[in-house]
Amino acid sequence: MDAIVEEVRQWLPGVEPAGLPITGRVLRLARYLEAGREAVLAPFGLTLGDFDMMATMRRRVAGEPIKIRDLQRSLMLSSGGTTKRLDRLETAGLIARQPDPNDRRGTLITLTPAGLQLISQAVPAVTRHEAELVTQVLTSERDRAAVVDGLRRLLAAEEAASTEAP
Amino acid sequence: MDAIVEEVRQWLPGVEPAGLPITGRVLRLARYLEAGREAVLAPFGLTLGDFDMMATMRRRVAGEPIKIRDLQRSLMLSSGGTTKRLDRLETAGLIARQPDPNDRRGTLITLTPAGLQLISQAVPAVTRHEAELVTQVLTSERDRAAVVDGLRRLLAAEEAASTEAP
DNA sequence: AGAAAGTTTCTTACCAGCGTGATACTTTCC
DNA sequence: GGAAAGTATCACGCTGGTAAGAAACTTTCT
Repeated sequence: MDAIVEEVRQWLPGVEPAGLPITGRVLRLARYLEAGREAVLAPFGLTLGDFDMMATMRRRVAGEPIKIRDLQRSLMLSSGGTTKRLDRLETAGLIARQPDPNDRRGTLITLTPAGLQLISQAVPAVTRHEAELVTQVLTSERDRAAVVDGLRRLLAAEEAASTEAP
Repeated sequence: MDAIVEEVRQWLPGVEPAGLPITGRVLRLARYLEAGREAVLAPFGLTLGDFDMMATMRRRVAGEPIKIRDLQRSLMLSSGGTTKRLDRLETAGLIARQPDPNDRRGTLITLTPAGLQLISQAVPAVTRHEAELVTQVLTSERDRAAVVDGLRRLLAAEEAASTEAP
């Protein structure tokens, strides 16, 4: 990666690649992390997309139903993609649709008991797996905090940019 | 994101989510960065996958041909997916296949003049776009270096793990 | 040396996931 | 009451993965 940055620097003398060392690594690291999560989730019969969706629902206190629209936004998914994922999970018996009593256009989603049980096992598995990776490499709390702080700021900027744009 | 971590901490008292603040943000940030690159690349008629592939080829000095196998590994792509991407780019006249004189199973890939010209415009566009984002948020070189250092170590661990496992 | 077995390289169906655009229905606003 | 906006679903297309196969290279055994 450093080699790539150096190569771009020589190739484009006018363009300072101040972002590439970070963005290139974030993108590549994400690929590895996704592969790792997939490996951890496979024994549960879950794909990465299913996991994200169910974990988002689990975050609701006490099985509070969630609007499809909220799920969609939170997962950065299209409406069509959301419907398909929900179809899969519903067929698998992990979530349930119910009409929204306050808005007859909408639908509310809840985790079924089976879904709640499954995600309650899958989240700790992923958490443990990634804690192991990170603590092994960034052993000091200080190192981790530095990375977290930078990432937090970058992410905040992106989220701000995406919400301000109509 | 901090809220998510805190929630997991309370939900799972036994599991220390030391990795999540980093991995969760990396995954999410990657989604935004991909969307950003797609937006920058759209005017060039390139998808993210095409860009990655051509940028990898561009890195070869002086149009030195590259083996398909090397491309595939470098892009973390399946063999079938590699063939398809190459088919698209070849149809578009951006790359060319030629038989490998040293190994008659293999095929070598080169950028055509048109492909070279296109990627030579696309890479600076992406670089500039991301430099802007990063320098705006992480203004000091020290801040950027801290993030880069952490990411570099995490990525090195993943790469090592993926090559050691045959 | 040379044949047999195994490995690597690339391609070809076929399948699953997601985005796009059209559609039907509800709500909101004037 | 009617126009405009919001919500969910469906049909279709594109992209990538998986599994199978054909051709070429490598290793092993006699």
